[in-house]
Amino acid sequence: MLFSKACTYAIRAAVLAAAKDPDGQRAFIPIRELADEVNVSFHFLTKILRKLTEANIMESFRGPNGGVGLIRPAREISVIDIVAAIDGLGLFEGCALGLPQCSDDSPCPLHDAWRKRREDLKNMLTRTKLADLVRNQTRKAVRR
Amino acid sequence: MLFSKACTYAIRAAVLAAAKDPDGQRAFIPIRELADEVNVSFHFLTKILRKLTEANIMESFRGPNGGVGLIRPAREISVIDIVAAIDGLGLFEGCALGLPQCSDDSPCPLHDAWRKRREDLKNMLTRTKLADLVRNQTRKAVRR
DNA sequence: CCGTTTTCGGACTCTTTTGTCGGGAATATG
DNA sequence: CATATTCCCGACAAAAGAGTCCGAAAACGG
Repeated sequence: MLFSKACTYAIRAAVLAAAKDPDGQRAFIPIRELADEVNVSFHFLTKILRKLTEANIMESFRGPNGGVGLIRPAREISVIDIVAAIDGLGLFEGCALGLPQCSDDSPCPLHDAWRKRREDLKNMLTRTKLADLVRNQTRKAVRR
Repeated sequence: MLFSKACTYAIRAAVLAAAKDPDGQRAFIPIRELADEVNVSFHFLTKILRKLTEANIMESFRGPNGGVGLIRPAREISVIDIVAAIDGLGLFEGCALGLPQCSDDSPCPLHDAWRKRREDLKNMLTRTKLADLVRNQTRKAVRR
């Protein structure tokens, strides 16, 4: 898989949060509600989303009417931000064959072909904002 | 990581085997020798390469002067063949967000952008033959 | 036939990822 | 202040990935 499961849950939950707070008016959405729609256990999603709050992507509030919400407007949050917070950026940095000393100077056999594509992939994920994902999502397709 | 560690070891070992048998004259190379150069334990590489023989990519021979070797010439073996044998092709088939019902009909938010890139990646790995990797490898860069 | 070499095959351990659970802290409402 | 709600946090369990190890089987050379 390209992303870890935790990362895909995080992206789906963030997209849902963005969709549920269209005007950026800071409505806090209970994690339980997001978990139901992402179809992952409440506790597990809680653990994952804590990383997003630690990374200053979301903020949270306890108690009745509490929940989580995006700190910045959805059009300012890139998919890569979430990937970086959950999986890290190792995918876009390393050699495809896992060779430590592979570099532009002494490239491994796949070096150039992979570098081009991983940069393109990273650019795509940087360009793509949560707002874009909200826009072209069908409600159905975000649920499992 | 794009590939599992086992998969990167398999690719590196296969490239080495191709390099050591340039004329396709079916020299059997001891796994121990490959393991030293790939810098992975002999036993672990043995386990991995068995999958390549099961997949009819390599053949093996026991006893003195035994070892493993590519069944077909290196120019006829694609990198994707090895990836398929070790990691499977799940990376190139699934939805980037892990949504089971995501399809061309009801695409998830990342569907089109990812499909384009994963197909390009798959094509690249299909076009790239072991012989290509042998050609532009520096000996140094295949070792760890 | 015997000993050596080398793959085969499975059992086993260690680590990471995935997932579950329960108690505590914060917040709102009455 | 009491209670209900909701996130925080750490302990734990299960599954998968990574890696080790050992005995058995095949092949060769004397």
